[in-house]
Amino acid sequence: MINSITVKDVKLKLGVLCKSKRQSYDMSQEDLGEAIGLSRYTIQKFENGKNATLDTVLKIANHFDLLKPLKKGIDKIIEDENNISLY
Amino acid sequence: MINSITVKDVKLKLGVLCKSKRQSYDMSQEDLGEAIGLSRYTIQKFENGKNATLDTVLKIANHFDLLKPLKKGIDKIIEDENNISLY
DNA sequence: TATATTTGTGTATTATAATAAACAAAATAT
DNA sequence: ATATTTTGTTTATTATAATACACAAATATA
Repeated sequence: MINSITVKDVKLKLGVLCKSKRQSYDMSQEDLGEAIGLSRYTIQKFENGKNATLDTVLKIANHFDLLKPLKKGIDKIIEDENNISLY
Repeated sequence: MINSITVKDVKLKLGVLCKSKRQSYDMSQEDLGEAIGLSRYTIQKFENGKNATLDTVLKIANHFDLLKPLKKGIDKIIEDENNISLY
């Protein structure tokens, strides 16, 4: 597969999503950082695809109400794993 | 909402998912760490809900072929954001 | 255009995730 | 039951994410 998705791709995509969500809330990087107790620089780096901690990512996701969708995604993967042997 | 999902909940759930996936592949924590260039201790901590880096999480996800589903989830969120104004 | 705001980038410092090694406790296998 | 493997936990060290500045570049606003 020459067109497989990479870790780097996902990090970049997460950054873009953060930026998009943030702008839809009319917040600056400063605003977002302040709202969730992170520095603007941490937001800045994350939005540009740099590495971050899970806490940082989940705090951001939480602020944009994405924790429940994420949980559902995880649950779906767990379900898939349990049901694969039934076919 | 007294029953809202927390950052900690998601970290725990991700750890459980990692353990479940790993066991379905018949791998020890050592095996998994070795396979993706991480120490056993890093796997150990992640599976028990401790904080980790995005790189660590995505390397694990990648090893279990969860990067594409994750990408799709992100894309769905982006789509939802773009379409919300149409209703 | 000028002003204000936001974003990108740099440097130094601090906090903490990741590593490595060892050992005990649990779980599995023989 | 014993041996083997796996997991949980500790300590010390290293790598790096996060912070706090400052300042220039880019965007948006008046």
